[in-house]
Amino acid sequence: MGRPRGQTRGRVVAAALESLKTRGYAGTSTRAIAAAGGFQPGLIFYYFESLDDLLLAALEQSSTERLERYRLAVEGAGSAAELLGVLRSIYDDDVASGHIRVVSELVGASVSNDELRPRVLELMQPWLDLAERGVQDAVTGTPLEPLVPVRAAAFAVVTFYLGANLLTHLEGESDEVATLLELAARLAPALES
Amino acid sequence: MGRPRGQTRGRVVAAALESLKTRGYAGTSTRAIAAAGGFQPGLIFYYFESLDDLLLAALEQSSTERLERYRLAVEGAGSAAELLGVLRSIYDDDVASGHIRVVSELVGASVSNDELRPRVLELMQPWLDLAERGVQDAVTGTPLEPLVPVRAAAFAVVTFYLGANLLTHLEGESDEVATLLELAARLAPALES
Amino acid sequence: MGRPRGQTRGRVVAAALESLKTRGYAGTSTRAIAAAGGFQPGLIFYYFESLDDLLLAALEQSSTERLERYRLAVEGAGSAAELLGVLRSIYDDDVASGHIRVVSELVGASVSNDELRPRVLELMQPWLDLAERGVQDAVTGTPLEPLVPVRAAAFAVVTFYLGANLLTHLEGESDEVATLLELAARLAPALES
Amino acid sequence: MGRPRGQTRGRVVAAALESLKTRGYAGTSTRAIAAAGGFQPGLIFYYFESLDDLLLAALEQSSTERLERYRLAVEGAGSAAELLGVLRSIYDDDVASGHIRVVSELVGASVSNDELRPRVLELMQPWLDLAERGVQDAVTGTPLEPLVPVRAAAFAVVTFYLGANLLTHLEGESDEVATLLELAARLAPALES
DNA sequence: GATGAATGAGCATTCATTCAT
DNA sequence: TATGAATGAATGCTCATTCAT
Repeated sequence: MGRPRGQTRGRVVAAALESLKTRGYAGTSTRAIAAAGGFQPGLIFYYFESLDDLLLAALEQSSTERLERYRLAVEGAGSAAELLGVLRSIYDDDVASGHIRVVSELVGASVSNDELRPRVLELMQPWLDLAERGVQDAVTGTPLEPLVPVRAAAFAVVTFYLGANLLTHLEGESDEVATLLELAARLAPALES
Repeated sequence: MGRPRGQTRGRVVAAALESLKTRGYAGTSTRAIAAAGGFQPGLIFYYFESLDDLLLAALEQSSTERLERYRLAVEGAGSAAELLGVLRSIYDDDVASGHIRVVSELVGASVSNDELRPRVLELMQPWLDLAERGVQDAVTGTPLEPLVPVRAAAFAVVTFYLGANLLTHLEGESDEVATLLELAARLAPALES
Repeated sequence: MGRPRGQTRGRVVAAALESLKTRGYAGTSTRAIAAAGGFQPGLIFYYFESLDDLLLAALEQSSTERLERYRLAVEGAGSAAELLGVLRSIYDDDVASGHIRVVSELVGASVSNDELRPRVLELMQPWLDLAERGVQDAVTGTPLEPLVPVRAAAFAVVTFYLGANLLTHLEGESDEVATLLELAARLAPALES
Repeated sequence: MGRPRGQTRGRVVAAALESLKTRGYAGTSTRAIAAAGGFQPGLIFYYFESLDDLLLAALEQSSTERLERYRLAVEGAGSAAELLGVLRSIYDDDVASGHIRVVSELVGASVSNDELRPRVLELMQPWLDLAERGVQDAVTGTPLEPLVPVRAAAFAVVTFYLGANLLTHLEGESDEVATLLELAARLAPALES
């Protein structure tokens, strides 16, 4: 009782993330989170209005951290090929850390949850924006520039990313994402000319 | 009540599909299905071992019907551009009929359900095979043939398809899928040369 | 399992009445009712949409039975004095059987419950109607007839009845209601002349 | 925070009254009171041993203020008719100010609460005493004097008052109380002779 | 083949209350 | 004096599933 402000709230979010990673959305009940964090279920409602609110806060935290890393990569990349290479290493990190699972779980759950859906979508918006910038940068000054509809291509990138999350998850271990990113890196120079 | 054999089982599957389309996975309880079909919840367990079993049977039925149409399209297509055109019209049909929603809901749910996941994946396998054949056909005899890893590309196609389902659902109405298929159709001839 | 139709529903209502009588409204939780009736709490929701629905069904049953007895008394009474005498003996019965407590509990609870209030009121309506008839009968043909606003007097009767329920309950044992009914019986002939 | 002694306690009581008036007994949780008063729920337990204690203190305050007004009216009234007229105007005030609701809510709640009941009753005692005095004054020196059992009649008055609170609340807007007080005022002179 | 009664475990949420600070 | 973190028990309700009929 009486811990410093904000610290416990963080513990609750961390426990929610932990539970999402290890038990998935369906297994992440208030009791599961409480057990993961070593507190009472009621504490969740001291800091959040509902379980969904907590889960979205967890997704947002996870998303914000990762977005920053991706943004730096996009901005620092000199060429499309280089960009693709950096993307792949970050993606590997995210799979390893479990962040990918959090996104997958909540995107998956949002499909059939009318309250979750718009709020998950909102958290996906910055990713669409970032993808748009990345596509724009990769295309500007190349012969592809007039051909590519930038927003739609950004949509394709995120779409592929989400789909890959799902399928990777479904297939367990698989190298297809890696293979494809490598293929894209190999094709990139050709397309630019 | 003396109905012909197998007919009632069909009614149960149809009710499950109906419920998946109108209420989503989360809303598809045994009671919801029973209400949709006008029978008692207990009936489900006369024909299926569990609710998941019924839902997978529904997905399989929906999937099998649609797979057939896609297969005919893939086999009948003379060129990549033509193929993409046909794909788009089928995709539109599937969205309209609600079949897409059934896939989305169950793929989404499978993400956080350890029993569902491998069984949904299994039902996705024929789609990967079909996509592989389509990619192979489109690529054979073109300069791309030595460059494209066919299985990985098929993975990309299905990945994109699932991701599009998710995002389309998340965004409500959107034309990005159409825009992208059109773009692909436009780029296809260029890539082939 | 599989008891005859309607019998178990009756058991559930009886358990709710039992609980209202012995534990009051505040103590009548789904678990308390289930314990009283020897079944699982979930059973309540097989027969009723909500706990309130069950409680109102219990009140209605209790109310309907008693209303019939009061109606017969009102219709059979030859004079105001006789009517008051009969009323008192029924009232005593109702106190003894616990029916009074059920009414008191739910009227009391309805005061601060926006969903309960209109539905309890609705169940009180037949009592107002009966009281109106009783007052009308008692007054017709006497010099009081032009003076007494019948509906308002009926309101007074029910009002007094409910108030007496509350106060009797508050005071534990008390003879004031009896005293007052006797007084009224004594005054009645005088007023009529 | 260095406020004058007793002032904060008053704020807590005022917040409890406010909540009882606007949200009723069922809606008056510690959090609701705290929100109404702009303080933390824990503060309640600094000044009161339990929530019930606070609520009873609120009722007592409300009751004491009003009792004084009624007492002056009873003592100043020259005749039964005059008394009834004054009563009605005070009653209207009390309805308008919300004091009536506080009484109704707590009397209603006390019905099913074994700890509340005797304490609410205790707070009703001065009202029975006052009613007794009023009845005595009204009857002394009239032919009714030997007929009326004063204590029982006082009981009837309070009983009617509480019942009217309940029913008025149940019915929403209604003029029956007014109608009845007017009727009583009209009948009073006749009875006295 | 099909019904419908019943179970038992689970759920998110709310509550009065405590207590270190 | 007052805060705000935290508890632990209780609440109404939903669920997939079973099974006698």
